[in-house]
Parts: sequence; C-alpha cells; structure tokens
Amino acid sequence: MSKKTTIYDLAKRLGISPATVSRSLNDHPSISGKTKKKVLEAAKETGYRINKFASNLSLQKSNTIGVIVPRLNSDFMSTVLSGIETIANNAGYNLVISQSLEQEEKEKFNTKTLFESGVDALLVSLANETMNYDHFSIFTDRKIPLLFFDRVIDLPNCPTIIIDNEAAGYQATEHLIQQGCKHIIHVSSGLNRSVYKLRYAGYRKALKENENNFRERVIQVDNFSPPEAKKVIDFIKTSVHPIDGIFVSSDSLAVYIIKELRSNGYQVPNDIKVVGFNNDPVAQVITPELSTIEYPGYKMGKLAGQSILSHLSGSINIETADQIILKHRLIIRESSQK
Amino acid sequence: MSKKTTIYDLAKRLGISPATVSRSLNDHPSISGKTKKKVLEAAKETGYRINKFASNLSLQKSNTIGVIVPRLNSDFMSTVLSGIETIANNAGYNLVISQSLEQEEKEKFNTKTLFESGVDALLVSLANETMNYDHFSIFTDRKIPLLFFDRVIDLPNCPTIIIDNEAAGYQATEHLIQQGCKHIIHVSSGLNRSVYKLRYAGYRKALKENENNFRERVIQVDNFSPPEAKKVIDFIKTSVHPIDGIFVSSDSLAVYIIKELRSNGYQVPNDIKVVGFNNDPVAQVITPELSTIEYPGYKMGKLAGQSILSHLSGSINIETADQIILKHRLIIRESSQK
DNA sequence: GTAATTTATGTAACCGGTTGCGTAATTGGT
DNA sequence: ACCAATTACGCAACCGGTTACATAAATTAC
Repeated sequence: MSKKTTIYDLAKRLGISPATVSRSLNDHPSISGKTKKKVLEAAKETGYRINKFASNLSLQKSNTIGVIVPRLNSDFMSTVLSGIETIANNAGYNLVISQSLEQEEKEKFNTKTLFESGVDALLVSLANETMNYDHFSIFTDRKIPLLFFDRVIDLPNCPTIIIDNEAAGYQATEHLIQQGCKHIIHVSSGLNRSVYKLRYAGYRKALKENENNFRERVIQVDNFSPPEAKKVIDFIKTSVHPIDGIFVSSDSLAVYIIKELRSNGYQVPNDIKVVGFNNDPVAQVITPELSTIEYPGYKMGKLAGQSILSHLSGSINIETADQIILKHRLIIRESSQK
Repeated sequence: MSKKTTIYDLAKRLGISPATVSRSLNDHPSISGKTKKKVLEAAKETGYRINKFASNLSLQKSNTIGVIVPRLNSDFMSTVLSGIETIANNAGYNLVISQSLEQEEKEKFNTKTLFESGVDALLVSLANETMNYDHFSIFTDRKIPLLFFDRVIDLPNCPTIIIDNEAAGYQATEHLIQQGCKHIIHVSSGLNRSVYKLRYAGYRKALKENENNFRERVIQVDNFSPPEAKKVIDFIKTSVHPIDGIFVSSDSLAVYIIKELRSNGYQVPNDIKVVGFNNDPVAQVITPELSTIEYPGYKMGKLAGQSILSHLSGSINIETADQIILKHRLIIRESSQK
C-alpha cells in the first residue's frame, strides 16, 4: 500500500517477464488475453501505478503542454486557458502554465524552463516587453511544436491564432464616426505588440477614409489598470479640440475611463462615446453598457489546443505553418450610440 | 545543434567520467574548480541541456506542483493562481494546472493524473459536487504534501488556507441589519461546500442575534452566471414579505441581481440593499457600487505556494497540519447604505 | 506426422542522470 | 622523504519503463 509496486514486482509475482507486464499494461496486440487479464488483476490488487518518470525517459515525451501567458488573472486570458485546458485534459495532456508578467526576461526564463522540463509543445501569448524572439529557437530548432495565440509573432513553422485586429479596430472607429464623432482618440498600450499595433492601424485607416481632418491621437498607457484612466481624462480635459469619441483597446480600462469621465462631468454617450475591446463581463455591468469588440477567448483556447494536438499526433504536417483567424464582432451597446 | 548532448557526450569529449560531469553541473563540493569550469564551458559550447526525464527518474521528484481548481476563468481563481505561480516559479517549480469544472469525476481523474505524472505536491480547491474524498488518499498515503485552499476539507495532515467565512457572512448580514433591513435573503450555491455553508451560518447567526423575527431564506442557485439572477428576482417579486436586503455569496452574481432589480423597478439601495462577496473588479463598476467582502485572492495564492514549498523543503514538520486564516474585510459602498 | 506459420513471451539494451563507495592523486606535517 | 589526511574523480548500480530482436509454443498446412 505504501510501497510502490513496479512492473518488476508484478513480473516476479506472476512469474513472467517485465516486458510482458509492460506490454500487457499497454494493451499490446502480441500478448494473449489471459496474460493481460492476469496482469491487470495483479496491477489492481497491488495498487500498481505507472511511473511516468521512467516512461517519459524511455519514450522521450511527457504528455505535457507548456503555456506562457502575460498574466493569469485577466478575464480574457483565463478564459483562453480554460479552453486550452479543456481540450488538453480531454486528450490526456497536462498543462504547465506560467506567466511572463509582461517581462521579456521572465518569458525567456519560462521558455527555457518549460523546454528543459520536456513539454511536448508550447503555446505562447507574448509579453508586451518582448522584442527579441531567439529564446524560442530551442523549440523551433528541435521541431517541437510551438504555437502563438493572441499576442503573436510570425516565426517559421509556428501556427498562430488571432482575430483580425486591424478590421476590428477599423470597425470600432468607423462605428464611432458614424455615430457622429469628430475627434476620436485611441487608448492603447505597448504598440510593439501586433495586436495593439493592428488595432491602431485600423483606427487610423478608418479616420483616413472618412476624409475629415480628424487628427489621430493615441494615448499610450502602461497597462490597463484603473489609475491609467486618469491619464486619458487629463488629456481630454486639456485637449484643444473637444474629444467626443474614444476607442480603447481594453474593456477593463474602458469602464474606468467611463467612470472617470462621469465623475468629471462628461456624459457618456452624449458628450463622449466609448468603444472598448474584448467583451469582458464588466462591459455589461457598467452604466452605460459598453460597446465593444467580442473576442472569442474560449474558442481561441480550444482551437489552440486542438491545433497543437493535431501537430503532436502528426495528422498535420508540421512544416505547414498555418494561421487561424477567428471571427470577431462589434457589439453595439449604449456607450457609443447617439 | 540539433542533436542533444548528454553528460556522456561531455564526458567523452573531456576524457572524464559521466559522474564527474554530473557532479560538476550540480556544483558538487568534491569537484575541483578547474574541472567544473571545463565542464561548464563544454556544456555551453555543445548546448547541453539537462534531461529532466532522466533526472526526475533518478531523483524521484519533478519540481512540479499540481493544482486543481473548479475553474480557471473566474476572477478570484485566476488571481489565486497568479499568486501561486509567482511563488512557485520563483522557487524553480512548475505548475500543472487543471480544472474540475465543479465535477467530482473530473476532480478524481485530475487527481489521479497529477499523481501519476509525479507532482511533488498538490494544491486543491474543491469542486462543488465533490462529496467523497477518497481519491486524495493516494497523496496522503504516500505523504505527498496536499493542501486545500478556499474550498477546503479537513483531512489529516493537510494544511488549509481560508478566510473566516462565517465571520464574513455574519458581518455582511449584520451590516445590512444595521442599515435597517428587515427581510434579508441569502443567495448561495452548493451548500455542501464549507465556504458557502459557513457564510450561510454567519448569515443565520446575525439574524438570530438580532431578535427580530426575520425569517431566514436561502435562494440556492446552480452557479453564479447571469441567468441565475432571474431566480432571485422571481422569488423577490412573489415573496409575501417585502425583501429589503440581499447577501449574495458572489459579486459576479450580485451585480446581475442589481441590474435585474433595477430593470424590474426596484431601487438599490433604497428599496433593496445588496452585499456581495469577493470584491471582484465588477463590484466597483456597477452602479451603485457594490458593498462586498474583500477576499485576498492573490495573497491566498502566495501563501498556498509558500506553505507547500516549506513543506517540500522540509522546513515545516509535515505531520503538523496547519490552518491559515486570512483576514477579510467588509467594504461598504453605495449598494448597501441607507 | 513434420514443416511452415503464426502467436506469445523472454532477453537485454536503452533512455540519461545520480550517488554510495572505493581508490588514486594531491597536500601537509614532521 | 615518508606516512597521514584531504581532495578529486571513477566505477557501477540504480531509477522503472520500453522495445527490437530472438526464441519458444501453439496452429495450420499438406
């Protein structure tokens, strides 16, 4: 009971070889039915448990998938993770999850750690800070499946799962324009990450196309925490042109901006219209309810999991890098309607 | 570059034994400085990486901690996980995270999987469904550290980390009473989990002590998702006594109840006062802002991590089961003030 | 009834580190 | 220069499965 039994114990007990025990436990075709039964019974009786350490060493695989995310405690990320976990768990894979906390150094460290711990594949959503991608070469060099989701970078043979951020940014801005906004600002963070850069590009495109002399203006925040809302309000208060529209790259920040606007005497949506991003739960809790871009986190997670699993099972040619673009959707609520 | 080098390769290359290489890499005291240097250099040159599979097998430890949570995508849980991850990662441990989705079967399966995958310790927050705890005996039998947090159960030698839910429930209810509420209901889920049972007990205690003939009434919901709010509203609308106070075991549900109340013509807090639980971000986003119990998730995660690490390092006597009770705090906001 | 197959099991090497024990090499003391 | 005490390193077993290959047993074929 307290002592662990090995296949050698079982072999001795049954007077057969460890190889036969191993094959029986793995339901190998060349073992007779009765022997298998005997082994299974003995295994049950003795409380035998496979030693994955030994199995992993022998098979050179861990049935484990590594994940690196910027942070665990964001509604979007935890939803994606939930999707990944569901798929992975169902397929018998464990998930080793670590967070980079937006730091390049931590991301590097985690990449190395996960590599050494022998994950069979790695899923990554990049840190804002990360500018160099060499740390992923230990995976790509050895053809270990590597996939990026949401915060992606284009590396050879690495699938990516994203939404069309540029189109989303365009639609959000276009919507504000159609609602009559003349001076729309964009609030974003870390423009070196493509997600944000593309939303910004979409914003600019929409402004350009609508031959107004709107001046584009990005307020870059350090992160999407509540205090950053103040920076936006400060800008608005001191702006020469009266700001009447805000496209924020994050719902969580958007709601704080709305609160801050209201406490500064601005009416939303009358004075200023706001569109967020993500469709976080808070979007439907704030008054007025927040217009936003629906971002299919759970689906993204499931697809990321499925994609990497099919790579692992070899049913997809690893050399064929693919890109999956999920549908997003502009959800119009009160915060942006005239 | 593409071929992995082993300590045997290094040994051959340097004309020394694998044992010396191993000891050098582990900075063993009985190896001379020059040899160590030689080995380290050769390791760098050849791009040597330790094979954790082999190391784990030999050492019978994985530097991995398993975690089972009801679900990943809840603000509270992901915050706890973030705390655990920070501590674990810092100490060189990986985190294998899985979710039970509130199902006893999945919890059992995950427990078994994590055991077999050789985690050095297990952290668990129980599923609502779970009624039987035998599946944890594989851990307790073999003295593998097992710790419960938040949704706990008292098992021999298993530390727990919680808050004083009864006191919190008491305070929340008492506060409502002091604000003049005469008919307070409690909204909760799965009363077989101690967290919820204790909050309920606190609620009852507060009612009893205030010698009114308040009748206690629990509305039990299946989960804390938005649709469940309707059940609560239905009860309130058909109640003989006019309900004027609600203590909800979850902020996320509380905000939907408030929204639903408002759209049914009730004024919060004038007609009905509401207190939630958790201090989720939504609590400050809803209008009126939600009074709630602050629940220190990040700290809970960090403590869970630290506690289990000290068990692993042996600095705490494993036989001494401890219980850590974190401080909670009633945060009074608009939703409950007269 | 014997050879040709097919089926069932055993042998032994391998996966790549780790470590107790023994020995050779170096240092130190006098 | 000689013996003792350190110090540095090698040998070999071990961790527990997995699997190619060999071999023995059971079937089938003629």
